[in-house]
Amino acid sequence: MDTPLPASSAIEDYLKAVYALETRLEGPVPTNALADRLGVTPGSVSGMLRRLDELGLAEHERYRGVTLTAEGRRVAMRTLRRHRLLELLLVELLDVPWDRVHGEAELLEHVLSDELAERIAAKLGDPEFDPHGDPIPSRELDLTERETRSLEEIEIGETVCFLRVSDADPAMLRYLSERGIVPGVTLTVADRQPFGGPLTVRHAGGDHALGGQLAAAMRVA
Amino acid sequence: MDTPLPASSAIEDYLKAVYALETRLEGPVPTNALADRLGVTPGSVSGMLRRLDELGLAEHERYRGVTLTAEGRRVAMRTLRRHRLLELLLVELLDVPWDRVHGEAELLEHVLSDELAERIAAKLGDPEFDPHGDPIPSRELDLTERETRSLEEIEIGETVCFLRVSDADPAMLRYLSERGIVPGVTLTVADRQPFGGPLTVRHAGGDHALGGQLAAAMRVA
DNA sequence: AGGACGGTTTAGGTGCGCCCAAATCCGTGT
DNA sequence: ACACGGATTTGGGCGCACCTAAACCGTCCT
Repeated sequence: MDTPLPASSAIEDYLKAVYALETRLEGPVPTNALADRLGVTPGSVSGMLRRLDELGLAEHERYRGVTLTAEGRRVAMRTLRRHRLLELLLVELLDVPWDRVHGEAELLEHVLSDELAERIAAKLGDPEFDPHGDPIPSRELDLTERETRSLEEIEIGETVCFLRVSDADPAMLRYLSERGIVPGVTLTVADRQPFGGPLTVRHAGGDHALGGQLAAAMRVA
Repeated sequence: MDTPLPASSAIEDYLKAVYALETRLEGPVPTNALADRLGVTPGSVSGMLRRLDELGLAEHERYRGVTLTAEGRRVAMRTLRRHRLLELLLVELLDVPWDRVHGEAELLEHVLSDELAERIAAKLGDPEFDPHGDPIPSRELDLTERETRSLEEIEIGETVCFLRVSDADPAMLRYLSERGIVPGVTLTVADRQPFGGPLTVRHAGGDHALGGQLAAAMRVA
């Protein structure tokens, strides 16, 4: 059993969501969290979780939450790999702006053959990170997360490397890219206001004020 | 009304099929021809035709056949444009072999945003033909077919330009590409057997025997 | 004109993925 | 210990796209 993993788009989306919440939440993922993330009603989630359980992709304990099985995690990883490879492809080869690739990849990831995915990976030189700095699972579907800190918690005067930011909010991404702040650049924290206030970073000679939410979403090292 | 054309994958597939059969058959397309081409039962086609009629994408006269409306043709053209742009993209930028791009594009074409499609077109230099020599509808969704003859009907001694071949049969495409016979090359008919027998063409110094079905599928000028 | 036959449509059913509303569970606070 | 309230599940429906089987239409042939 190494290749019986074709799944519907909906199933792939659920597995991706469970995976994402599992890593953020530690422990079984509650139904409502999934419903929120996927933009469907809790009732719909309940029904799908039953199916995922029957398919052996997740273990769902009633009223407790859901956990991925090894097989479910593989499907999630495969989808994540496709997603991130596509994002990089769109940015590198097709000049799609940074902030638009996520939605596009979200659709394409479900209709990509294994063969094409690997061809894309080869063309891109077997990349390890997507344009937002998110790690791309290996061909063997292993994923290693990097240690990062939130930009929020960096002290004044510290100089750090901007590693990663969520791909979910196009407005944030546009704001950052307009200022040349993309994963890989070096930032120095020049000033910092408490209580979600703005944080000032110096980069390539210019100063930029970053709102609390933005700073919280940015991961650095 | 210039942009209200989001349609399901199934609808797009039906419209593409109706368009293809309309040009080959002249006149309303019979239900069974569609069922054959789409690999579904006539009953399913009947149901879908009713929907296409209601949506204003096709006109279906009971027991007579179906014809595309202007709007239906536009959707078909849009899908065809995406399909052929994708085929070219896969061959040119991702080194996917000629004979595999069709199936891949068949899936991707339904989940491509307008924006991405146009970005691909731009990257490829607004191409006019796909890798099989099929014309790509313009951005305005106009399509101009070239005059072609079947290779079958070429006399011995004539020299012609290979223009186009159906993308539907991977085995045929592999056979041709292995011999360097791709759209654009010049062929000289060296010999010709009647009754679907082989046809010998000379190309770049070598002779190749092409079976009757193959010769019939190849379009030249 | 009368049938027979092929092409077509209708009728009834399935699975997926979603919705809403009602019932149920469970932790918490009193 | 119990009831309250939020989280969760169940039940009943809907639309899409497909299926099979049976009824239907129309044409061509006798």
